[in-house]
Amino acid sequence: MNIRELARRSGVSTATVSRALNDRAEVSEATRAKIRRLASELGYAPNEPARTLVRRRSDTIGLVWDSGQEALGQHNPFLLGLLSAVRTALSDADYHLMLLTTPSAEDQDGAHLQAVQRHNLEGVIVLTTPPDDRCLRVLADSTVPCAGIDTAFTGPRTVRVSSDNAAGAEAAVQHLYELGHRRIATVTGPLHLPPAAERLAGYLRACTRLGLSVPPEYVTEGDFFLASGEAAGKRLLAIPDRPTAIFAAGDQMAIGAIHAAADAGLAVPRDLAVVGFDDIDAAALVRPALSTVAQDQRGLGVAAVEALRGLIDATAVDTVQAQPRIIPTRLLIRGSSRPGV
Amino acid sequence: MNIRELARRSGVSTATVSRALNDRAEVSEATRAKIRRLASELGYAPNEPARTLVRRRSDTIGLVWDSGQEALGQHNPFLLGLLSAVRTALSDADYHLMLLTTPSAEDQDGAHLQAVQRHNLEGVIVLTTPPDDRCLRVLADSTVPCAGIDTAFTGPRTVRVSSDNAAGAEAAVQHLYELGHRRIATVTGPLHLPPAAERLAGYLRACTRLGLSVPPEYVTEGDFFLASGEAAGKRLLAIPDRPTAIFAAGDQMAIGAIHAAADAGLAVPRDLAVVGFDDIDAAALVRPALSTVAQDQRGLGVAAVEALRGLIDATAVDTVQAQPRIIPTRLLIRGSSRPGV
DNA sequence: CCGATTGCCGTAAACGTTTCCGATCGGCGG
DNA sequence: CCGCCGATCGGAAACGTTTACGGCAATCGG
Repeated sequence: MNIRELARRSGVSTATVSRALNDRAEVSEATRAKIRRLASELGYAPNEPARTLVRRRSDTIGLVWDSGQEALGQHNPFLLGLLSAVRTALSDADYHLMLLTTPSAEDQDGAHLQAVQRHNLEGVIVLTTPPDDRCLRVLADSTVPCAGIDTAFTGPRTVRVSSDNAAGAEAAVQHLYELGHRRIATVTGPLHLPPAAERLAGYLRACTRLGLSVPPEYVTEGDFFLASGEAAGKRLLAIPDRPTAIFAAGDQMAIGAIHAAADAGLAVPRDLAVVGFDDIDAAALVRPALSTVAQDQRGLGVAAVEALRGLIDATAVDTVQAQPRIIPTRLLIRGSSRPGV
Repeated sequence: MNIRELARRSGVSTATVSRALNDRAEVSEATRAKIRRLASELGYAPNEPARTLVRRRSDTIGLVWDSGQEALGQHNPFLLGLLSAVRTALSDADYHLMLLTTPSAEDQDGAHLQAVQRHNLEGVIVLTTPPDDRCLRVLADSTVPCAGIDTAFTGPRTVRVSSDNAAGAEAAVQHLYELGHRRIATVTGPLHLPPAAERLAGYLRACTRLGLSVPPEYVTEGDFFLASGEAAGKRLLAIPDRPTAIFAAGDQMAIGAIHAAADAGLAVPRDLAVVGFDDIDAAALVRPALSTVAQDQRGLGVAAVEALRGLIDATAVDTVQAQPRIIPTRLLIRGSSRPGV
């Protein structure tokens, strides 16, 4: 069932059918209705490859995540939510979605760029990928519109959307302060990653604003994984003037810190309050449940497609570097910080 | 840069270029090499829409997951791993991947089927979706090749791949038996879901094989979520002749059972051993770490694309109902069952 | 030496759309 | 009545590939 067949049965030309189904004006309401009815009766669906061939646009955008190595478990937990959010946001905007795969081979740089031009993709959304991906560099350096969620790369037509890491961290510290804590330590992520650095900055800003002293040993670095949080907790709790609260830049590390407290015979939150970041699934499952700074996955998703559409529709003229979109976070207060919950 | 341009620069016809790049035999090695070199120099990439238009196949398969409502948290945790596995398996088989979206509107049944014929998709992989999805029913009833991972629906060209739920449950019970437990209870998932039913069957089979008595109150139903596991645990521990071990058909419920034990003043695993199912991320983060039956996500992924390719390549003749593919599981022994870990 | 075969390549027709360019027709003002 | 205009439609040319078909050498067997 193609457009010619449908045209024949409707007694009109293919041009008219096309116009009718695409809501063009130069068609009478009567014939439009007749064609519509016949189309749905016959189960006609236009052939997208043919459409993109002639229109030279595919209404499809590409999605890349996870860049080869699956490691970097920091993101993994909410990647799925992000993916889901992006998917629905895109389909609401009448875009199709194609998943791109980063090749394992070395010589395959430009694979993403190739995929984009092969399929006439109109843009690409990148999820939480480390910035040192060569395949991605090629893409970002090209003129392909790119929106990166929670990732850091720049390029001619690139926009970054991320959570307000600094403000989130600040809110966490503020929360601990209001609970009465004055000795608040932090365990950070790898500081070369922008989110980790921003969360540390927020922590520091809050401390100075609240007049809290931050001895250098109160700031210790982790790698976003469980074990590093446990080790960091052990270090922090061994300090003579030990902190009464810990803000961890990631939930896994926060849970690790709680383990360290348990090993030291300390009760959470009575002897030590802990706040994490991300709100991974496990945060609600551990005991005590983890207070954490939740990212707005849906918000990130819709902001990304919105920003991407901006880049796509932009005329070549106004290629001022697109402003990054910052999405607010939400503090989730649970048992690991507030007593009696 | 299209094939005509490349042909012009190579001094041959477009037919020859096409043959050269598609590894057809009727081209001399010399010209093939020249064309290859020129193509990569000029950054030529064939236009896929045009190819699919004329070849009438797209080398693309569709992926649908999560069927509208995001609920059913049972799967959520390892859905991401599954997705990743499917993606790499497909790209290894030189397929492209398109994400399908289930529409929110009611009248949009057949949306998936429409998408398939619009884009010339050659098959669809369905991830962990409840069988009562109308949009999916339409798809399964059609002649579109479908592979469903961990889901139950049948249709003319449909194949099911799932973990060996029964054997996994059996192994879990066996493990508890070997640790000396004789009073082993279970908390199941919603029994209308095939995985839940199969896990219960495995539990029962193991018990009869090992000569364990199963009082009816030892079998209690949950909904795969945390709270239901906690409630189930509370019920089980209130039994006069209370079980010393619990096999839960899902990790969240297992963790809930552990919470119930803690509330009852029981130590895990000393007073109560717990084994879960799925190996979600949180399983390794809780304390004690959760023993669980891990699903082989990668195995499920490759089996699904393999099965799907089988369906695609099958001539219309041999449409004997495809055999379901059963993927073995792996028992992960951690602190919640074995003391001293 | 001749007909048939083989290897290599070009011409052109598809594939299913969209859209430019006209054509037709009725109505309208002058 | 004439010319013009707007509304509605059809014809046909694209879009970038693949592939059936045919052609032209060179080779080969006899």
